[in-house]
Amino acid sequence: MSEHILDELSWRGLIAQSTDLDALRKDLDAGPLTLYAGFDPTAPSLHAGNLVPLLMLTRFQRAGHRPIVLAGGATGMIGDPRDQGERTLNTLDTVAEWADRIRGQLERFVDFDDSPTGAVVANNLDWTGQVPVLEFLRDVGKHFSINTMLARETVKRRLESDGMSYTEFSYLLLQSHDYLQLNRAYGTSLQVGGSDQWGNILGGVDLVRKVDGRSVHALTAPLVTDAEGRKFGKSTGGGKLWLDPEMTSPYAWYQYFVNAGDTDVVNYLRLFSFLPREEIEALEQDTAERPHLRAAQKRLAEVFTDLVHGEHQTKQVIAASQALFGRGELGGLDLSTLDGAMAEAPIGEVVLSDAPTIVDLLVSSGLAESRGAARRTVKEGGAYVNNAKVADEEWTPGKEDLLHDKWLVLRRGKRNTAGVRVLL
RNA sequence: GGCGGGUUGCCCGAGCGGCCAAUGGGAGCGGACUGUAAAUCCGUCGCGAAAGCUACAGAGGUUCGAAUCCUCUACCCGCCA
Repeated sequence: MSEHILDELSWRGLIAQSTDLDALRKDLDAGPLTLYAGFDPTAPSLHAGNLVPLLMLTRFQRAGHRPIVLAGGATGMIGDPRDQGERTLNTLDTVAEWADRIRGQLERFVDFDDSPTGAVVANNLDWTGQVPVLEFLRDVGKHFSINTMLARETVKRRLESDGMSYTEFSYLLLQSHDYLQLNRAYGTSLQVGGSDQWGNILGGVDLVRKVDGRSVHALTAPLVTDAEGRKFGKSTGGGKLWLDPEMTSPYAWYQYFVNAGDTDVVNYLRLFSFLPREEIEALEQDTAERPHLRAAQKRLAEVFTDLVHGEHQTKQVIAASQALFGRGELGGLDLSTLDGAMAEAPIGEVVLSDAPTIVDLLVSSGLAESRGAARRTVKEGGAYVNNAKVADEEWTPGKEDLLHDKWLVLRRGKRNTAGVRVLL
């Protein structure tokens, strides 16, 4: 008999808050339990942070339970209150489109089959969209105490700063109502989510008990932060790490995790991978004893890229990373390896007879946002062509600089590389 | 509906007629150290080679000159109804 799912979640550090864990354990042991997590379409794609609760569903499914992935087509139209202030509403079309795209992403992380543990996909717009407002206010609203709602942390902070609309204030009711509906339709008796969802989840637990007299569970995972307590995904050059390969390339995804800090990498392995405890502990030891090898970072980047982008893509980006960051002379790379690496990296294109300068190259490859920024990079000593530093802003590549007569490998700083395809 | 306050660069936030492309902090970026790590230190941080251009919610206006004053519009907030 393998380890109990709750014990696994516990050593992975995936349990932040919960209702009665012993009661939950009993229910889990009694047979397949149905659980859900919801994902609001606040962007056209899920991001890395969303994967913690999503993978939690996967973990439960592997442990013999039935996951429901919920796309928040309805809740996404309202907006969960956040500290930064009132959200701007997106149009119905936008929300619908995003919900659709997110649903597609959600489906990839759970298995669908006819067994009792086969996953279910739902969209809360399906039951919320039709509810008459009077019915909602009487049947759902009546069970919520304004006093309690006002006491919630986010609400309190918002009331102290820029206030909150009734729309966002109502969010709790919608999410709670989801839990009630999913409990009735599927017997769902556990909702998981990030710890920022704790209040919303408890709202559902209370509602199910008040309305139907049933006792259901809640479980949250900690929000992912780095060792500094900063929100996860901040150090990506600004943006979030999106699952959509058009928004964050698999190469960039891999590079982000291969660069994870020593103090974060083991934690990320626990949260984002399915690696067994022994392997993670071995990697933890490696990090402590031989940090410069960065074995844990490499493993993390590999398995996490595999999980999100698939085995094929992962092989490509690993090969590309090795080629571009390897010790060896770039000139020693054979053409197909180089072509493969260039296919993964950001890429630019110039014509040799135009006599492009290093500044042109940096801009064309996207390594620099503007000519001014490119010039600055050169001035600061951060520009490299084929691993050789270029300090002269007027430097122009010659035919002899081309690798296999068509490529230049550009680098800005230590870890940003790109390719430039040179047309003669 | 009435009265008052607000909207500044990626974020926070100063500026309240010229010296403002706009103080400060954070983030970001480059360098040193190292391990494609962290911390630290140094530098940098609208676009442009420059002239100059674009920017302080949007549109007009006053002025030699506006982020700063006026008018209207949009959005946000507070109090009153």
